[in-house]
Amino acid sequence: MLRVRFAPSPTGYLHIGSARTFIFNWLYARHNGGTMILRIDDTDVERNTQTSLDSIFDGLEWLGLGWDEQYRQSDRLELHRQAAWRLFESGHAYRDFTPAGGSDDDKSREEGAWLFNAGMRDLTRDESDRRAAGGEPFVLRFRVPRDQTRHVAFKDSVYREQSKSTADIEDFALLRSNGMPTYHMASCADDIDLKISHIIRGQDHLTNTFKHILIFEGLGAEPPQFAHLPLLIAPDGSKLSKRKHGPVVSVTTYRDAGFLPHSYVNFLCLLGWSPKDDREQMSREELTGRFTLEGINRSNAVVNFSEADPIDPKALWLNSQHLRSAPVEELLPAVRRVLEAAGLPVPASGEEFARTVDVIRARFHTLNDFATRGRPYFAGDFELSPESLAKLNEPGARELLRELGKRLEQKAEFTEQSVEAELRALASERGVKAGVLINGSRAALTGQHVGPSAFALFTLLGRERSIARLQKV
RNA sequence: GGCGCUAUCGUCUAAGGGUUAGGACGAAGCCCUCUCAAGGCUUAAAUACGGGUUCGAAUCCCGUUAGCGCUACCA
Repeated sequence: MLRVRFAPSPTGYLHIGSARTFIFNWLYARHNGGTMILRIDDTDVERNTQTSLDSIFDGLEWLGLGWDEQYRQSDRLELHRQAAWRLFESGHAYRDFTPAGGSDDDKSREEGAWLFNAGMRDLTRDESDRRAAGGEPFVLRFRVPRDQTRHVAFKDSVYREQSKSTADIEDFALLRSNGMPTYHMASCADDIDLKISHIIRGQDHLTNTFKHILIFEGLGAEPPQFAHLPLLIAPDGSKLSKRKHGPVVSVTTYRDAGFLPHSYVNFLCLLGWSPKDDREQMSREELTGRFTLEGINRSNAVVNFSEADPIDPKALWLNSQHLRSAPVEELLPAVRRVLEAAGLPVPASGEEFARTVDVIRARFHTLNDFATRGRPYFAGDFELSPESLAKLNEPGARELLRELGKRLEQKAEFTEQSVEAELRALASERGVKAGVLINGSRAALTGQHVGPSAFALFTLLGRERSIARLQKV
């Protein structure tokens, strides 16, 4: 049974890199009919916050992919501690009584002194027990083999064969002096207990994996298959951080910018993974069907944002593609929410609403555009752009538009064809170019000089509103 | 410093010994057109550097450089 997990720690918002890791795990599970597990790695009590946990769930829920099982490490501390002490009993770990925050001067880096604190590793079991019984604080460390150097090796599904000498692996901590398990300990103990078969995570864990292999072996467990993902980085090559790069690193930014969840998922998938053909816009089913670990590449991917524009242009393009190709009905609830949030009235008729959305979405890039550029389609109060004002200020334009309004009032029919016929008739009758009336109409009806076909505008707004807006110029 | 990883247009990527090094975003231009989008066509734009191996290297090997990661009682 294939089982994967996404294990965020609640020390910040949901980072877009984490979101991508979640997505790749999800895709791998779904592609192979496996189980997706969400595990909250909250063993660092100092840094965990409820706010962070909430925002992670917010982000994951927005992505809309879901998961099958959910765990929280803080509920499983006993399991981690037991695993740690099993390592101690079997000689794979020892107590280190060195006071916290020890020396980190350059001298300690020489001659392998950084590998472990001298003396502590060789304490006899009796003395170790005696000092512990005396209440002396200690951290439990993994006893990395030193007698003879050997190579810890594994085959990463993305980075291929990996190997590292034990001479380059320090005696890492398993249990803190406050008794809390460290990330390495808790993570491995849980991966074993939860029967995780594949660990798909960021490349920043690639070198940690050697330590994890040691833990798995020490516990007599078969290590899972590993697949490390290239990292998402900033245009200057540095890693994405909230402090340095601001909101671009948080998935909620894209939600608030009016992205469709799926299009953002699609975008993230294209960073560090390729279906190997030229497909870019893909549905969830297509993504699931095509996703393989072989398609993941090894170099970090730049999220192409700038100070002027925090959104990657390709993400925006992809969003516009999904926006205009999705079935309209699927868009309606999201558009409704955006309009309501902006305090705009939402048309009662679902059909009329759907038609309006369908026509105007072709020019929009985000959901938020419906409330901004789309305002004239839903509300009567809207600004006239300078360009549209210029169209109205063409000689005779206002009078012609009012006349058009008058004539349309008399017309029995009110369709794109009938409006166009009337407009063109008026234009030739007065010897003006039809464009004056066409562009003037668009300006009068929407306050904009750009947008859908002017004739479509009339039917979208309806007879009443159209004529009223023509008369008002 | 030590160890590990990576290097194709500005960005995301394809090609994994033989291609005019392909596609997409973005940029520029043209077509279409009632405007703006969309769409179609076109253009500019890349194998980090130096050595090998080979008839032939973006592709394999070595070195250099650069970037990233780990080197915490963070994850």
